[in-house]
Amino acid sequence: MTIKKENIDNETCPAQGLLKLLSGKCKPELFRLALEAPLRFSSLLRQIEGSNKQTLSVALRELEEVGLLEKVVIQQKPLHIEHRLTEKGNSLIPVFKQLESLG
Amino acid sequence: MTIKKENIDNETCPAQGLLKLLSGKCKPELFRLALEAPLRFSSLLRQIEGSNKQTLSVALRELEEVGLLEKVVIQQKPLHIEHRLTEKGNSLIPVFKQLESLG
DNA sequence: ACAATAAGTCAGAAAAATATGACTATTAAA
DNA sequence: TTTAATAGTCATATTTTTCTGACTTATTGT
Repeated sequence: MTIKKENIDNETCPAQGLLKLLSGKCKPELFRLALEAPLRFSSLLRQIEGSNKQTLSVALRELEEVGLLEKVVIQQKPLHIEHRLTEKGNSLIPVFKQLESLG
Repeated sequence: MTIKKENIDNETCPAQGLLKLLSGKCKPELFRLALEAPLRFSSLLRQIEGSNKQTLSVALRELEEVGLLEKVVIQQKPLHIEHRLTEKGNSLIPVFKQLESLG
């Protein structure tokens, strides 16, 4: 170990973290698409132009980690996985709308 | 020239660009502090923990470029420069508030 | 006159985000 | 039975963002 990286959570600004999280690659698109239908990995890869597995995978995981999306295994044949907005996720929709109305 | 980089503005999502702009280093802090008093470069450098000249300079310039901040040269002695929220900049405050209330 | 403060710019380095291609495991279709 | 689709992971590149330190120009304080 050379130098201990200071990671003592400098959250001066409360909006900072959330904003960073939401602005990552594909994130806004995920919210937009999730309003229309449950998200599926392979469809997203086609729907979101310029996306790729890794980024998408990370985006979904991060949004799930903070409880904005939830992962549901659909036990009907053909069984598959859906990612859906949680209640908390839905609560962010007005923020996106508002941002769109400005811009 | 090897390969022409595709930069054909893939703005699928309207909120995307603005979100990216607002989430950069120091950006949310700038808004928060601008509510209290006009911003001055050297004070910001001290106020915003973990900031640095370059990042701050870029942050201010970017926010000014899109008309969220404006740069004002104060012609009183000692003359100096202030960065203030524009009307458009102020219109974003509710978005920040809303983000803070969630999170 | 000399040092200090304000408000930066610039080039290059380091760190973080994103992309690529190879690979895996399970299920389903031909 | 071989092939294709889904839903990823992993290691490694490449790109973007952020940091560092040296330098600048104008003004002000001692």
